Amino acid sequence: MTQQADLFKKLVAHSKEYGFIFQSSEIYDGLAAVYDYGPYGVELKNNIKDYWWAAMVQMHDNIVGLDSAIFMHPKTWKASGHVDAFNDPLVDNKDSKKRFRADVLIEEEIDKILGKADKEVEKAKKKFGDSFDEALYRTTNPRVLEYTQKAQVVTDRLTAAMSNGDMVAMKTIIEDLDITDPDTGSRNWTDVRQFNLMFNTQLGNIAGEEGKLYLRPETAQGIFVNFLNVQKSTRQKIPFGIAQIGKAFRNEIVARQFIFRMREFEQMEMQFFIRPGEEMKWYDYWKQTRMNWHRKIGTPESKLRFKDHDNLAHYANAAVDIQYEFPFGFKELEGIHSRTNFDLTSHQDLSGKKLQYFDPELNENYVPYVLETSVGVDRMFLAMMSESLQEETVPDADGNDSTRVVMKLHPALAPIKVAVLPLLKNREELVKAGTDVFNKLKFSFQCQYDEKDAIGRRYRRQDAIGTPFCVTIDFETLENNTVTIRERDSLKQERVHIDKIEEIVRQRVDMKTLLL
RNA sequence: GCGGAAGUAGCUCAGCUGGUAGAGCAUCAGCCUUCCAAGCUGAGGGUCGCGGGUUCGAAUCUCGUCUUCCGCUCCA
Repeated sequence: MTQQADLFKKLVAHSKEYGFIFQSSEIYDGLAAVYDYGPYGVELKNNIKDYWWAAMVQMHDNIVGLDSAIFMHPKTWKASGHVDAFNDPLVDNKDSKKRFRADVLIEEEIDKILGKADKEVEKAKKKFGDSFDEALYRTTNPRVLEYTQKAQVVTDRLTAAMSNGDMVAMKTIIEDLDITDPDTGSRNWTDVRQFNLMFNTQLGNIAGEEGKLYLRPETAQGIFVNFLNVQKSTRQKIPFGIAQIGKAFRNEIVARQFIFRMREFEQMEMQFFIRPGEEMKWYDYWKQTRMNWHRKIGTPESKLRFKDHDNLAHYANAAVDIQYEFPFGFKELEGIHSRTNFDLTSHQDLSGKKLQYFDPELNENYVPYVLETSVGVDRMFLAMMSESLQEETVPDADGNDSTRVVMKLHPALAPIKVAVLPLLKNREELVKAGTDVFNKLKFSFQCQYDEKDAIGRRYRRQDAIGTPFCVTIDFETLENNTVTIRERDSLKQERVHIDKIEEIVRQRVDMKTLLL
């Protein structure tokens, strides 16, 4: 565990030092759980997105792309259930340090009170035997009435407090009822606080509820509301999918573990529209397809696993996570959810617009079922970083052991594909030849030219950012137009003609190798 | 949000009981150098996270705050 923690620390430090990830607004002490991607980070991130897009959209003739806006009509989030379900009143017990949902605590207390009433009824039932009239007893017995009335009063207060969002009233209820921590019996509560996981902002200058807008907490809804637009404009037939990559925002209570849980994050989502009743077939299909995608990029099988959801979300009838073993344990990388027709039906009901598909084969209209795959881009990025960052012992110039830090990223994901390095910088001919090679290669790949420091140091610098190939220009280049091309992982060098470089590099960095 | 730990140069860290900041690596310039973190010379870079307090004097003591990590908690 310490070794793992150590690895994670190194990863965070490496990310900053080599320009992959910076903390947001660092000069102002940073902004919690918000991060920026540096020059190499953005390249790696773009490559991850390209790989996903190619695998999903380019390789499936029945999946098309979409880029919907972050702002959506507020009713969208009412329909999706986010307005209600993303809103929790929470309270902490200061002694036990445990956190509870205030409304749940109060509801449990109401159940307790009603339980007392039931007990009275049970006692009376035993006493009076067959002649017992339960309904009459419940409406007349003073003690039972006292309990039921008390429960009713509390229920009304709770309902009022919840619908008004009155957190002070919630606290008062907890105090009035002498609610204690279920485990420790402590009554030492903090104030009740409302946690809305959606960020909101204002549209134009309109204040209040009228102009209230949310930053989307997921990209999926942009796909659902455009379902018919896309289907009609591209003449799709079910089954078909809509893919989207975009930012989403959640005001997480605890956002931690570097870029694993951020308040602003990016998702790669695909909603696959299918016939009702076929969801389990597609659920299995996408489980396997998505798992293969992760394996293809070089993530070892031992570090990937499926994890079924114990509690299903309100919209799902089956859900599984693909987890990756991060330095801090197995955590979710991607979710695959059978979302039923919950979202489309809900939007149809609230908007009054039909969101149905006419299936010519069945000769009937229906609201399609939806199978969702959703990858966190940032989590994928973190997984790739954790997987590829390694320390190795290699011989130095004198044959002694030296440590090299190398990022063994899949060549298709590497930020820089080729580095062009003239052996010496004080020989004009070498510099000239190097510049020529660089200027040629830059049309095909993300390249870097470097002439500073000894050649060994430059190799290590490229290793640290995961560059798969280093092309070195030496004196032989000047004679016969050949260069050495050094491979990152094996450290092997091969002498090839200048005209061959592009082909050799392309073979390894092309996405095509991942899509087959 | 609670508890624990930490925050000093780009990175890793030193700075003893208060006396106004240092190392290694990195960066930049020049010289040298014919393949895996070489050498020489020189240079730049720090309001010691931020803000109060104590003190003649605070990186050091104290309070608050922000950020990060770990544990709880939460998690669509």
